[in-house]
Amino acid sequence: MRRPLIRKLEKFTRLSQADKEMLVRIAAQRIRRFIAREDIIHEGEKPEFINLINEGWACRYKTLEDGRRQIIAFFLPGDLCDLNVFILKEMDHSIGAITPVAISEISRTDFDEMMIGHPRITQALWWESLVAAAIQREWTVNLGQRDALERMAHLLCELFIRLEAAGCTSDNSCEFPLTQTELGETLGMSTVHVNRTLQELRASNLIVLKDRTLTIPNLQALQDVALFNANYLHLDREGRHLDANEE
Amino acid sequence: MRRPLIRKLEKFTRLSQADKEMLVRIAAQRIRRFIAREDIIHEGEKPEFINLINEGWACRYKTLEDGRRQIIAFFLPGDLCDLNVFILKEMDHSIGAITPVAISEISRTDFDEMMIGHPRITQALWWESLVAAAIQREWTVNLGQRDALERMAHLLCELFIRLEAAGCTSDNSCEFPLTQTELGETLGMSTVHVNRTLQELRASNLIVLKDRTLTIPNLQALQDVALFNANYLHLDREGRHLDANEE
DNA sequence: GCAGTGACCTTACCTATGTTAATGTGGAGC
DNA sequence: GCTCCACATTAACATAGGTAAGGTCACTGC
Repeated sequence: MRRPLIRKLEKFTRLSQADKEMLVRIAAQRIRRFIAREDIIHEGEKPEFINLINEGWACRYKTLEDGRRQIIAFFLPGDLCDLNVFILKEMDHSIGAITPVAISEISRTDFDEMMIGHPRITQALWWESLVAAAIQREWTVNLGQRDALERMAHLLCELFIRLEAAGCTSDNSCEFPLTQTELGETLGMSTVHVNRTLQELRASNLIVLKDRTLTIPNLQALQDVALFNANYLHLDREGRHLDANEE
Repeated sequence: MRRPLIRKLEKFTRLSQADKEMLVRIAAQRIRRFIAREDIIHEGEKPEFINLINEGWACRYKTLEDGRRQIIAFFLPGDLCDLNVFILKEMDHSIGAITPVAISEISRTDFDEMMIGHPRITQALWWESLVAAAIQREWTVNLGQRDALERMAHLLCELFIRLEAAGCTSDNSCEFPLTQTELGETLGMSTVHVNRTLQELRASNLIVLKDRTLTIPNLQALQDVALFNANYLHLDREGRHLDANEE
């Protein structure tokens, strides 16, 4: 069984056996499945749980009154949706499945229990949420400063590297379920232009994208056109604060 | 003395006298001042403190290799920069003063002490950071979906309402120190187009902006052109989770 | 076998916004 | 009063990216 959350958190810190068992236990409780396109939680609802994505892709999105939709974030296997959300009275956006999805709902009490008994997990989860915030910031830069080609290239680099951290790539390929419409809603461009942009990346041999599979023959080359700097993903373990033998 | 943080947190929950004293004490320690345009912390540095803005405006920004700059967030009086940052090894962006700024540096130990002894403050600070994340998401929507006019109008609405929450407005006016260049770097548009857009808002009597002072004669009208919905700022206290008499 | 659907792709045309560069304006220093 | 400088403004022109329309292909249901 794949355990993408554990795999990802270990990019930040080493977890003890007890830590891992705790995470496995949490992830095995309260599992819910959604079909592709189904809403996991909708704007206006009261958030009661932290959602952990076990399998599949989901997204955060927001819709303007006139129907324009913006995808705000992607949730990949091992991603958590908003530590502490239950503090808020209601959701200000929706979360929807892109592919079929399996999530674990983490209750407030389970979360608190984990925070108290497992300082290394606590630390790692804060790291996870700081990285999610950094990703959101990078998206702001992406939308504000990069042109269509750079923007697309940047998104592909980010998703590939995140999937790699969760153990969801093989060699230089990964599953890639997003439609061109969804890419457009993510990057703030029309589907026509998404298509043009993908063609351009293909023509430069920077990507192969076919049958829901993405291959990046030369990641460095793609990063170069994207002005991509992975520092915001904070994936290097050196310099972590809790030592591996502390527990 | 203005205490914008306390004022803002009370939008979320009622604080006890002891809570307020704690916050005043924290804000009085380790004060640093910066002149306009000075960097408070720079990308690549190791974050050691949580910064609290006492006076003035600051911003988060990021620069691409080729010099393009994106402002990612504004910090107004009472805003905190990243709870828990010290978990990260290095900053992935910079924070710079816009006006002259006075900040309080909050150390890890002071922060932990506050977390342990003051559950209502803890709760309120998590709320603060969830709101900051929601603002970042809304900026993603702004850059991705809204056109120049809507985008500008949206930013002005947001800043005005946030300043109001911190007690930094009088009637329907506030200080507004941003230059057109900074607005452009925020909204991903050229200064020329910023200028055109501001002219358009002025011509429609939606704003008066002169001598670093912004007046919004009819906030609802400005919100309407911006497709602005304040729900993401989570400013209404009803439905809070800790009761005022719990402590 | 065929209608219906969703994803992808393409072309032609149009517009919001960028670029460049010139000009205006008000305050700070001398 | 002059010079400098940062900022705002305007105009003329260029272009990235949007819109509208339609076509192909694969798959599903009947």
